Amino acid sequence: MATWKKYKTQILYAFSLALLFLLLKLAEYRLLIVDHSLEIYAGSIALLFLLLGIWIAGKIVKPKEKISIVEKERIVEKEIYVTSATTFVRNEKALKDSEISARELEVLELVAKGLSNQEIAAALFVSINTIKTHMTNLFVKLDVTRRTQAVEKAKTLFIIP
Amino acid sequence: MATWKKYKTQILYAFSLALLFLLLKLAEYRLLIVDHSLEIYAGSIALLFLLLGIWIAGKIVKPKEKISIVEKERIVEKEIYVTSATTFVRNEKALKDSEISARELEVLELVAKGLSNQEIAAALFVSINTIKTHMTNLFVKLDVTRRTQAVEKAKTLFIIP
DNA sequence: CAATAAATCACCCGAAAGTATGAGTGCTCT
DNA sequence: AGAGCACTCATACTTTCGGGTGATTTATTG
Repeated sequence: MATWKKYKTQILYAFSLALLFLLLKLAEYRLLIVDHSLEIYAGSIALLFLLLGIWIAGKIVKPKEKISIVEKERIVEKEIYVTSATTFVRNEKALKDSEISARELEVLELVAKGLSNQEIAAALFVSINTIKTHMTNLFVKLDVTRRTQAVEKAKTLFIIP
Repeated sequence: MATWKKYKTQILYAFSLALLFLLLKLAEYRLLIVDHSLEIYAGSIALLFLLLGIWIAGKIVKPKEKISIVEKERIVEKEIYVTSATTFVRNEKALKDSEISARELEVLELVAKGLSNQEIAAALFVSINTIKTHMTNLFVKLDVTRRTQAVEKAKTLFIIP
């Protein structure tokens, strides 16, 4: 499963390539039997492959995802465009530079979810005082004074999604 | 120069495609001595328009932007992918459904920026008590109890960027 | 082994945030 | 003209946050 996802793009390209050849051969085959004019043949190929190109690029660049939303008091599944940039890649450099520790990052992520210190403490099985200490350290390391600012800044630094 | 880097992936794939065609033609040439001029012509057109399609789609879907970052104590310009989804489009339906008023939305946006109630009050030239009222109403309408949650939820609903 | 860093916890205190409730003003729409 | 709504402000009270300070334990590393 992981392998498929990993090489999705490549496989897609390869498949498109195979399809391309197939279509070309098909077009040629029809040309041999019914002698159409060369212009129509070339034009068809041009159009076909133009569309194919757009399709391929679109497919690679814009994977779709299903989400569930509430519409008119009903839960409806809808497909939305999720660009490839949506897959969050943590800025490891920024993380290192900020000197935020692993535990602090955990706390930061929960803060970003909107949890209170008490809730975070419960989630991580530690005292609320510990969370407070982590928060204080985070504020210093992110150079902010409020949790909302911390979340905002961490997001712009791509430390959290 | 920027153009080359911009479409590196696409061009690379296209080049591989061309090479593949070339190899195929070479192989065919060695096996059967037939006139392949038409095939080459069609193949060229196909390739050309495939590339054109990919190029067009890429142009539409993947604008890149330059950002300045600090790397090894030096300011370096880097190109990052900015998907078209980056241009925020407010979910007007969600906004209407939530019944959040214009003023409340203003407050919400400032909260998302990490401002305190006092700062928001100053920014909007109103009393801090007014902001508190707005916040209370926002919490009800967004079905949350904390400002961090409000921001988080509003973002998932695409009410704010 | 000593030094350093991370993670843990505690206590105090003031500031900020959030809750509950009530109320006045101005605009719109029927 | 009255109902409804958005916006405004206030008071009182509770809870949470954030700053300051100090302390212990456990790894890691020079």
